[in-house]
Amino acid sequence: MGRSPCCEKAHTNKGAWTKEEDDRLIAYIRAHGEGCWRSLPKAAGLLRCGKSCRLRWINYLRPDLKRGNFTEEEDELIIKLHSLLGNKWSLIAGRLPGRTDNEIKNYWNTHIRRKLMSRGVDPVTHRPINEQPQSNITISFEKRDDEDLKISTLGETFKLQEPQFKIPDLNLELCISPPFQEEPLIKPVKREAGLCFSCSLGLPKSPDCKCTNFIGLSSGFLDFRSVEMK
DNA sequence: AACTGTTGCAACCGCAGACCA
DNA sequence: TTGGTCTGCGGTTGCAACAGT
Repeated sequence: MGRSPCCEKAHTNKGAWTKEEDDRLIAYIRAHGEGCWRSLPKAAGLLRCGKSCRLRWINYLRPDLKRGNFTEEEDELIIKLHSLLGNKWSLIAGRLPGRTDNEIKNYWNTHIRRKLMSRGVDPVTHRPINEQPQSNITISFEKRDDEDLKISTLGETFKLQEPQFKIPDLNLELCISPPFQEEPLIKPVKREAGLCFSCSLGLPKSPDCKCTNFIGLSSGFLDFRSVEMK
């Protein structure tokens, strides 16, 4: 059966965008807003496919984009988020205001990969390069009525005593919370329960941090409850 | 100055999931 | 329920700019 092409390829431009095309796209979106990418090129008088217009807008023309070099804080945040989320660039971008998934993906492949390699860290697994390869990692949970919850992984068993640690349900259906917040990324976010954003990523504690039940990255555990994903 | 190799990034491609009739 | 369409995502490619010889 096959899918119909997203546009009439014979009559569309490809390759780098010209200033005039950019101006047309910006003017159209300012007047009509984003969306309906398929019909946008024709309506805007552009000989481009809708996907191309969307990409150009999202990755380059959007007014809220932060151009320029990544900061050291952004670097570390990307590394942390990548260790949690893998190549989910759009989710990672959601945590970095003004950055796009494409930009972060490129930055990862050109800079951060090399940076991690030079530190002796495998950019895929985030584990030391010379470490014995782990064919798979099993995390097992054990809870009996009269005992504390035990979590076993990598040959070690950790005992979690109630009521300090309660994991009523192991919900692996991850979800991401609203991506962008105006507060600085490192500033702890006060929550009624759970962890501040810094602790959830294993970043250094700030003086305001009140978190006490952090099972941090250093101990080998990730608290997925605090990195809400969709 | 000319050539070659490398790097960085914008843009493209194909796929999967959401949505709708 | 099914099939068509649209949108968004992640991997990959192409090319200009730069560095090295």
